Amino acid sequence: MEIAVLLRNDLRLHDHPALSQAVLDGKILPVYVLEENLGDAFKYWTHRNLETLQSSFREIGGELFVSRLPLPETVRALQEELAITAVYFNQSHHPQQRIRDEEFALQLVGEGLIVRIFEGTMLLPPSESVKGNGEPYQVFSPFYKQFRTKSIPPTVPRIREALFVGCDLNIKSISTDITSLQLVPSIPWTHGMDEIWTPGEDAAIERIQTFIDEDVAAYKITRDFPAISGTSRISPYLAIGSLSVRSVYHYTLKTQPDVSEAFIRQLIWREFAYQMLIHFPHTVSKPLNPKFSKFPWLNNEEHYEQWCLGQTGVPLIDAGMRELLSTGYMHNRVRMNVASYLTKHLLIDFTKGMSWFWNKAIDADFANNTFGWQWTSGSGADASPYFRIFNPYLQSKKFDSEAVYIRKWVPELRGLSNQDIMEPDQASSDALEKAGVVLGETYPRPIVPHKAGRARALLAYEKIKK
DNA sequence: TAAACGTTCAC
DNA sequence: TGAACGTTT
Repeated sequence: MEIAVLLRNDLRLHDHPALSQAVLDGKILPVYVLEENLGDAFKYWTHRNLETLQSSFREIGGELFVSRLPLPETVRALQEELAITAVYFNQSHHPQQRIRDEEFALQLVGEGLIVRIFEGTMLLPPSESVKGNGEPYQVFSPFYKQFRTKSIPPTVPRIREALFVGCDLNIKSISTDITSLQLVPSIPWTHGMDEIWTPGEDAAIERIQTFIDEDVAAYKITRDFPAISGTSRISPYLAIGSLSVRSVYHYTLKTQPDVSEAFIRQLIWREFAYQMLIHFPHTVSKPLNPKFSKFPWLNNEEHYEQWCLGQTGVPLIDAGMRELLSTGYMHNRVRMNVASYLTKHLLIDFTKGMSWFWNKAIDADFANNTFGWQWTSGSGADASPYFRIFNPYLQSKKFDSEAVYIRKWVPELRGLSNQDIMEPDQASSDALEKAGVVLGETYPRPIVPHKAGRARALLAYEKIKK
């Protein structure tokens, strides 16, 4: 049997259910299919991960086939040119892709092709995580509790050898090379990403093993401090699928069963985000809580731009936004703060934040991004109540008490004391002068003072409360 | 995965 | 005066 294995955000040879079954069933043709509307940073990350995946296939005597066509056209062309008789792939949970895939699969089956769909993204297929009455969970704690009682399917072995369908035939009409997909931005802004992130599954596995072996026990405490590398930093690998979440789960519980629950809990938050997207696909653009459709957003364009570029005049917020822009990543503690600041202090629609992160985050994941923004804005499932408004100055004091994170990303304030650097507009003119800071010139004044911003946000919330 | 604000109580 | 705690937003 000649099997096309369609690859998307699952660029790995380890624990790849579709590939692994295909290798047992016949000759394989691994095919990368570019989907539409990927974010800019994620495109670049995809490019780099495709390169490492290509070398992995070459090491075992094969070749990654890169298609220039959309998924249905790709399969059609492979059918005609290479007499493919089967198509295997890991299911996409992107609402539109999933519907298209299911319809197309039915068509192909109707024509006599063998189509097999696997779960390669989630710990459990989403159908298994529903309440007793069949309804989806919308509160995390009970979801987590029942999830933890389930056994997660074991991983499948890494592909080490396979029979490949010869693809050097007359199929230039379909195939292209990685570079021609044009995933690398023409104006380069990716230098900071290159410095921080190593693509590929070997790097991904090394990262998670180091974290689990050395850091997971302290995670519960250290994860809150953005200047410490206390988090796993595996999100970019999970997003492109160069790391399998089941591998992470099993490795963690096998090697550190007694000290890893806080981390496991985060993997289950991811699972929760996916099942919310699956059951409530409208949340990609509309608030989950319908009350929020009447929310009086201000949507000031200039303020939005200041937020995007890290020029709000609030050091912690600016540090985070600059970290994102430079590295494609932002520490989770700071993500919560910048999201709170955008939606509450600035009263800017959470979908604007969603789209900035979609384009700038190297770990852009459709489910996580959607869920996270719904949650922080107060609209989402099990959301923090709207009145949970972060005080960015208090957050700096609690979680970056030595201002190490702020100094790293807001260098123009480095000369200020730990106290002044967190809130430079409250520093004495003497202190500012000594540090070479001129408010409004070398560093902006805050767009909105904290107290006034908080009061304004609460007032806006009153309007949709009924 | 919050913060503000009021009250109480110990100095 | 200021922790400490409970309640409100």
